[in-house]
Order: sequence, then C-alpha cells, then structure tokens
Amino acid sequence: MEPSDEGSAEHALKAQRRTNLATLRDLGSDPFAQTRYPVDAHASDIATQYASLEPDAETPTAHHALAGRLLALRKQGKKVFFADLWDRSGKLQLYVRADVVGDDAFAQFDQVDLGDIIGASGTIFRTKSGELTLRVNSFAVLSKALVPLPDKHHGLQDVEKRYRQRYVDLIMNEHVRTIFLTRSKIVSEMRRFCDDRGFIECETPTMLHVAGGAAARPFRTHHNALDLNLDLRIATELNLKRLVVGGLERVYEIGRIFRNEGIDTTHNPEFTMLELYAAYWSVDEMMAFNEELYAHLVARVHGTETIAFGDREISFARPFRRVAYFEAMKEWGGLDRATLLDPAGAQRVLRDMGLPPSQTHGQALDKIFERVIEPNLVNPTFVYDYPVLISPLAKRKAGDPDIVDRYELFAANFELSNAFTELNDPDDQRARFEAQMVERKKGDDEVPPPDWDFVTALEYGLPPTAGIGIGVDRLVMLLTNNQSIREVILFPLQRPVAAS
RNA sequence: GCGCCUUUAGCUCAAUCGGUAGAGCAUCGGACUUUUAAUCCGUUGGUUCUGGGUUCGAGUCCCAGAGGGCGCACCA
Repeated sequence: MEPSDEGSAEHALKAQRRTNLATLRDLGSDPFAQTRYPVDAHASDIATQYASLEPDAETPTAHHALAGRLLALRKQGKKVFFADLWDRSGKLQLYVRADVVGDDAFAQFDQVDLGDIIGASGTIFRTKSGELTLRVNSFAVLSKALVPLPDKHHGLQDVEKRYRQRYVDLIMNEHVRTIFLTRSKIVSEMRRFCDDRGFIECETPTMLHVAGGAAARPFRTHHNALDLNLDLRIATELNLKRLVVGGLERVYEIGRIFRNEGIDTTHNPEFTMLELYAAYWSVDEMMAFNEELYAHLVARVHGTETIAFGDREISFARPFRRVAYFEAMKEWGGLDRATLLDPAGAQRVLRDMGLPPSQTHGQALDKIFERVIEPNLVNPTFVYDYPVLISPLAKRKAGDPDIVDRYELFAANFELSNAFTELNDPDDQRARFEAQMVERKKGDDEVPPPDWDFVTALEYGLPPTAGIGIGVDRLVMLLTNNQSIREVILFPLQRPVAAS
C-alpha cells in the first residue's frame, strides 16, 4: 500500500476493500488463490439462447457458468443481491439469494465490492421487468479490485487518465472497447483479404543499420554486445522489395513504424502500416485491389457503403473517383503544370497564397497540394500521376519523364494510402540516392542515408512491381469515426508524470 | 516550437464581483426478498496540479513551472 495517500479519501476507500478482502479470507475464500473457473457461457450467448424467454417465466433446468467483472450491485433487504456481471461479450444480471446459495456463501457475497471479478453459475430466468438474469446457485470471488472504480454512470471522462490507464477506460467505457474490437476486426479482415489473394505475410526487422524507404527522422537505439548503433525502421519498404527480388513475388507486412516527429491528432511516434508489394502488377491493378479492399472493409465493419465521419457522410460506393494530379491542381487551384514543375513557379504560387517559401521544390508542391486539393477530397478519391520530384522511389511513367506511376487515395480530407510502380532500375535508384545525399548534406535530416545494399538487390533484378502503403491507424479512425489517432491506439505515448 | 483552453473529493461536475469549498455517484451505517442510473434515511471524504506574488482575505487575480486537450507550425 502506498503510504503517501494515508488520510485521504482514496486511502479510506482502499482500506475498506482491504478489510473486505481480509474478511473474505477469514470466511474461507481467498480470491487471489483461485486458479481457474469453468466458464461455459458468455453474456451474449445467454442473450441469444434465451431471447424468447417470457418475463417471469419458469426457470429452465440448464445450468450456465459465467465469469466477469461486477460493475453494479443492488442489495435488496438482508437476503438478496442483484448485480451486473460484465464479460467480454456484454452484461448479464445476477440474482443472488441467501436461501439459494446458503447463508455462508451469502456472507461472502456481502464482502464483494464493485469491480471484483466473479464466477457464477446457475439457471436463467427473466424478471418480471424483463431482464434476463442468472439465478446464482454458486459463485466464487476470482479476483478482488483493491481500488475504487470511476462513477458508474459517467464512466471515466478525463482524457489524460483514459490514455494513461487505458485498462480503466476499457473497464468503464463500452464504446472504447468497441473501438478496439473494431480495430482488431479491421486488421484481421485486411490480413485475410491479402492472404486470400496469394500474398505472404512477412516480418522484417524493426532495428536497422539504415532506416530508409521514407523521409523521416528515426529513433536511435544501441546494441550493447555488438556496440552498434541502430535505427528503428521508418518504413518496411526496402526490405519487402528485397523479398520480391528474392522471388516471394507477393508480400505484405502489417508492422509498427517509428518516426521521431511531432505528436498531434493524426501522428503518433509509433504507428501501424500495411505495406504490400505485388510483382508484375501495374499501378492500375493496385488501384483496383485498393478499391476492393476498402469497400470490403467498410462493408464488413459497417454493413453499409456510407459512413459518418464527424459531421460528414462518406460514401464508399464503387467506383471511387479518379483524378490526375495536375488536373486536380488545374480544377481546384487554377494552377498549370508548367508553373508547378518550375521551382520558382511553385514558390511564386506559395507566395500568392500568402504562405512562406518552402525549403525545397517538393515541399512547396506538397504544401500547395494540402491547401488546394485535400480540402476537396471527402469521398474516397484516387489522385494519380504524381510528379517525380516528390516520388523518389517510384518508376517514371512511360512517355512522360516528369510523372511517375503513382497514386494516393484520400478520404475525409486525409491520405489513406499511397501506391506506385516501384523503381527497379538500379542505376536510376543509385542516382536518386546520390541526389538525396546532397539534400542530406544541406542539412535536411529527414532525408535518409542511402542504402547501397538495396541498390545491389536491384542489380540482381526486381521484377516490375506495384507497392502500396496503408496507414492502419488512420483507416481505423475513419471507420470508427474518431478524430484523434490516440483514440484508436491502445497506449498512445504520454509524457511521464512528474516524480513526486 | 508558438497560441488558446484546461487541471477542485475515488469518479462526474458546481462554487456569482476576491469573502466559511458544495452536489450527485461511490464508501460506511440503517430500511427494503424481482432490482436495474434501484429507492428512502443518515455518514465519511479536500495539498482546489506545483511553487512564488498581490491582498485583511485567493479555487478565483498576477508570475513561473508541470500534465493534458485543441489549433498552428512541422510531418510525402
């Protein structure tokens, strides 16, 4: 017990629970000595099985054993308790009578606190007010909550506490449980969708000598035995493409990515990305795959084509809208290709929009895109034919040296996926790495150092390959209608609480 | 990094112009053998985030700091 809270109200609440624990032990029942409980039903099964049971109906003879956490207790006189037992599937009411469980057991139940983990078995009936209820014949206290729970009606609202103590959030807030159940479903559906199409799930290292495949500052770590500095990966791209060189042809990884950058409502330092590569696919085939995947996920999660996100409605009806990068710039910004492809021209556009100049031509284009095009992309839209200067790993489009075979999918005004035909010419790749070295020397520490072994891999021959990256967290945000990435990450990074 | 907002009982929230810090839930005691945000009666519970300052007097005003939220900047 922490001595620091002695005398506080919290201390008194904890002390009471300790007293109840001691009393339970005196009565011959030690919650923390339990090793198992023969659970044979869950609340939702009971609800389904007895859906047609009439109110005040005769008690069936079948016995059921459930276990879960008590989140409500209603004592009725000296000999009866009602309680709400929550398991992973939902809630079932318990009805505990002294004349059924016996006086000794009832005395034990009198020591039960809100939040305790209980196993209970008995028969099902429906009360006259219509609530499906377990008439408890026997029960066991399986674990004791030694700290008080938040308000049963308001739950836990304090955002900071919800993130720091997600377990309390999950106990108290059913909608939070639902978010993470949905997340799990989304990820498993993604995995199945890929598996069904012959893709092989791979696990590539998170600790790398060279963290490449994206532009971001990495986290640094150190291997003691080898006395070796390592970076955490900022993408899985380069290693997955090595696997395609190796002949695996269709590979994917749903992996944690680490980027040492700012934190906001759409960025967490570690996040989850699906990267997938298909040898011999064009970017158009990838677009079709992408469209089918998202339509599938929306259908499986929502059962409809249209979802609510904030105050907007987003329709995933196929086909998704398709618009070329420079057409979009023309349509929504009145900007023409020649101006944007000219470094001075792009900076001039920024200035006309009242924005400060960007460090590089590429950053200028991205800023213009963010202001001019993204606000228009509510329903899912493929933007394709990106300029090469913001696509260092993509292959040039045939017949147009300024454009690459690439698209990004947007919805709800943010990027959902990014796909392109992978650059497989080792000489071109080497030249782009060399160009990046120049940028890096100029002080842009988000440009990764070159990965020369990757060039070697390309020299062995990468087949024509299309690749895609999907931000899983943002997709979950979209499909669960959450505006903050922290709401879809179980344990978002928080500063430590100050040492007392 | 900058700006705005925020931090009061275990939880959810009040507290008027700067004047004794309250309520509901939870706890504890009592009544109640089909309750369900149970109800009814009573009860306990406070470093008002931290440290300074102004003032006769600070939860409230000022300064500094910490945590959190949102926005901007950054971020293919």
